[in-house]
Amino acid sequence: MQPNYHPQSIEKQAQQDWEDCQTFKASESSSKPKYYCLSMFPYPSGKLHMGHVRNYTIGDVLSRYHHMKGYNVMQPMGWDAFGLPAENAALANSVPPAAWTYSNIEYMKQQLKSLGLGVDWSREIATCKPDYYRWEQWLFTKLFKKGVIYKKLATVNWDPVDHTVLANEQVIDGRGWRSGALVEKREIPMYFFRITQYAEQLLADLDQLDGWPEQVKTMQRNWIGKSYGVRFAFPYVLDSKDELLWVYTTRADTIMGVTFVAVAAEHPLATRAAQDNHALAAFIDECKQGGVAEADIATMEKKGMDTGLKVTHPLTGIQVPVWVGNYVLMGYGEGAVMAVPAHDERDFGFAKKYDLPIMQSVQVGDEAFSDDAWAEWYADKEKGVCVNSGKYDGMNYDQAVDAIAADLAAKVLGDKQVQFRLRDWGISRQRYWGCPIPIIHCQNCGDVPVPDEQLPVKLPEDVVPDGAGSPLGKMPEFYETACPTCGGKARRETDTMDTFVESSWYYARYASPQSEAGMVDKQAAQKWLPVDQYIGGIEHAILHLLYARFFHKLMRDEGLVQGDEPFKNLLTQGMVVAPTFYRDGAGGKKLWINPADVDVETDAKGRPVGAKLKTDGQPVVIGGTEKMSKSKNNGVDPQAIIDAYGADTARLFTMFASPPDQQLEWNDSGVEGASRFLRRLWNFGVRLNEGGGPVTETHLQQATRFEIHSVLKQANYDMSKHQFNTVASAGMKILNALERLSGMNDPVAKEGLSILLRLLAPITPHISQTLWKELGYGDDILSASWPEVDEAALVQDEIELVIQVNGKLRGNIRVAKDADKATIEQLALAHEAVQKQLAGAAPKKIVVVPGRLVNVVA
RNA sequence: GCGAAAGUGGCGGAAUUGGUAGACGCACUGGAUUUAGGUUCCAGCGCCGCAAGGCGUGAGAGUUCGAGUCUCUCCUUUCGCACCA
Repeated sequence: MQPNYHPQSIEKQAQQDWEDCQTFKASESSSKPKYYCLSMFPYPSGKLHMGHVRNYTIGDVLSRYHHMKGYNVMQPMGWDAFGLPAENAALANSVPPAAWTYSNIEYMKQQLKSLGLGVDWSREIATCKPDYYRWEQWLFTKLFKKGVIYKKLATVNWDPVDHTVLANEQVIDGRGWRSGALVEKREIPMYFFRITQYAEQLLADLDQLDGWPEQVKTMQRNWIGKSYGVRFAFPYVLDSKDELLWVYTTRADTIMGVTFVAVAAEHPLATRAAQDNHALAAFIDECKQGGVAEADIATMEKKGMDTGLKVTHPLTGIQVPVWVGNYVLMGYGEGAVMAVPAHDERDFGFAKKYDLPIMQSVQVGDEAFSDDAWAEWYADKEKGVCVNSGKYDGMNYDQAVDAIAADLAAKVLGDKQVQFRLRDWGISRQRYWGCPIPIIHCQNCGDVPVPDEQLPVKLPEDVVPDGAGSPLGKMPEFYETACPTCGGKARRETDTMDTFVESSWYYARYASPQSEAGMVDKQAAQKWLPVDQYIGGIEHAILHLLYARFFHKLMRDEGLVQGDEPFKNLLTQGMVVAPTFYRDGAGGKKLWINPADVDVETDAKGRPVGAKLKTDGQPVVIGGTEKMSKSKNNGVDPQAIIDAYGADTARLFTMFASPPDQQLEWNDSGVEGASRFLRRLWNFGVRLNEGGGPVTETHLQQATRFEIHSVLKQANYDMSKHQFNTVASAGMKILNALERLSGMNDPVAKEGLSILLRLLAPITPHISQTLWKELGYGDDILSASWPEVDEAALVQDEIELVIQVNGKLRGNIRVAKDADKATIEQLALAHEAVQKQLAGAAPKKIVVVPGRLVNVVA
């Protein structure tokens, strides 16, 4: 046994042993219960970052823990390999995205292996490989034929200089990131998944997901946004024709307070009105400036202009004006909204700005309504009662909505309607590095799906995009083709799919990653699905998780998988953050300095007082603690940590520093602390191996066993709650207790280390396995059983009770473990501190909490 | 703007059910060993105070014998918002 802890050599050896024994190859034939543990697969951006280390360590801890608990574990890994960064790298370095992606995968795979993850690498997949995406194309054609996929116009960010569509991320302050040109909204045809058809199921099935955080389910519910309201129309006459302007509202009870209607800039009514109104046409053009991101639209200044057109209120017959509003979105509902300034804060602000009438139709309590200033209660739906509303006066919300919907229905101008906030999923991207959409456009036959025998539509891999338009659109050798139906000349679709599509079904492909017979092998899918534990960043709480749930239902309806939901349990991990440091550079620009290059100075009490750059000794400014990023230069390279301290230290620190679902603050001296603990653990193993030392007194042995088993009891509970930070801390407590023993021949020392090594095996697998083997506990710690609590060690004759007076701690007493209430009360009253507090008065009340405390109320 | 979370010592965090606030670790202080420095070991360490004692879980109220934990109001920070992944 090596006298000193050398992580590099023991980790290499342990990893080699696991590979030789194929320890992590998931068995299809095992009779043990299966446990499918999945971490969100990485985008191959170049090298591992701390978020990856954290994500995959959590997954590996759970995998190894379940392995020891007797499960047949499957932990796969792969690459979410299509995406925008590869095209950006191509622009910067003139490398084809494919070559860049494949070399990143190779490097990052080796990095993942150095972390010692128990991954079944035989199941590795990369979404950019034709043998993966061909099945995506296959499903696309089936869904297209079924009508689940359809084509319609959608709004995108258009860069008028680069003549290209921009992602929201590429629009900075309303301008294109490369050209600097003002971005415009433009409508183009796109393919859509009819996810709204599954809205009801996606909402209802959330109730099946007991193993998901409540917060994520709430976010999904709100995103789907089921609402009960009324869809109704304002009749009007235009160009001598009778027309209807439809709107939707959840506040039909306020309908008598409507003073105008607002429509989106793209609304046909607005387009028509602008034909003979130059000012309005100019305003509509102005509305089309800027990007499509909802957060930007929702926070920008509300602007509007009168179209000059009037529509008729369907219940009162009053004429109300139609305005164009930049805050009305064409993609939502009808692209038009009724405006009730008296009961909607946004409408109120708009009415004040443009001097439009405000008409109260609902009242709450006995406060006076004033159209000078907004008050929260104007919008109170729960308590409101109709006023100034004719026949609806005195009705509450439910009564008014019923009556109004009935009256509208009688006029065939509207009715109650359930609506969802969720919109259909547009998946067309005018980009190169993605899965080609398998459609052929024929002048005679229309949009024809590519027949199965012609799949996959392969993406050429030797292309270097130039940032102007879609590369595939410039490649006749790609798009020139024949129509599968009529054989005539046709054009292949040059758009690719949203990369969210690949990540929506990869979990199912892992069950049978090499299957050439189908998207998934039904038997394999039946064996492994659903995923028992899914782990990934909270930032995916809505989009990715919703799309994957949707895809599972699509695949279920195709008979490919069983069950309604793909992920049984979900753990959303927090971000990794680090301190930032900077100096002020020219033009007020901050020059960010990496924490690794800075020394922080503290005062005598350990409070930070300043920081200096290591290279020149001059001061730098301490910024806030922020998410690790390139822009703030506060990223810590995990490879440097693994090289310097070993994977076990990196894993231990990551697990110990905070609970998995909260943010993790990187701290170099914390890493030192983790490393120090592992050295102490190794040294203890060496001492135990040598044996000797004076015999430990019996009562200390008993106390140590009590400590070890009570810590273990808590640790087992924490493990079941996925609170790995306190499991790591339990390991430290056990080692502290063991180090107090004097004799190394004690059975307690041997038993204690055996428990400690098994408890730590999921978190620090290399050192645990090596010590387990070296000290003769066994060959393979993973096949050892999980440590169980010996309840006999926890039995105590005497226990300590806390004495409180009026809820404040005043002392302690020791009593027999089965002492009765009267004895305890007597002892408490006799306590010196209690007598002092009572000062001779009789207590009003005595509360005894068995096993815990006595509270004397004076 | 809308939706969802989180605020506890100098720092990361702990405290199943309302029951000893600060476990475990980092930093810091003193000491021992060694000494060029580091490593290692021992002790101390919420704040105010000489002490007795008092005050303390973002702020303010409330319920309770007892509140970090429950209720209400507010403040701050973080995440998501449909073409980043």
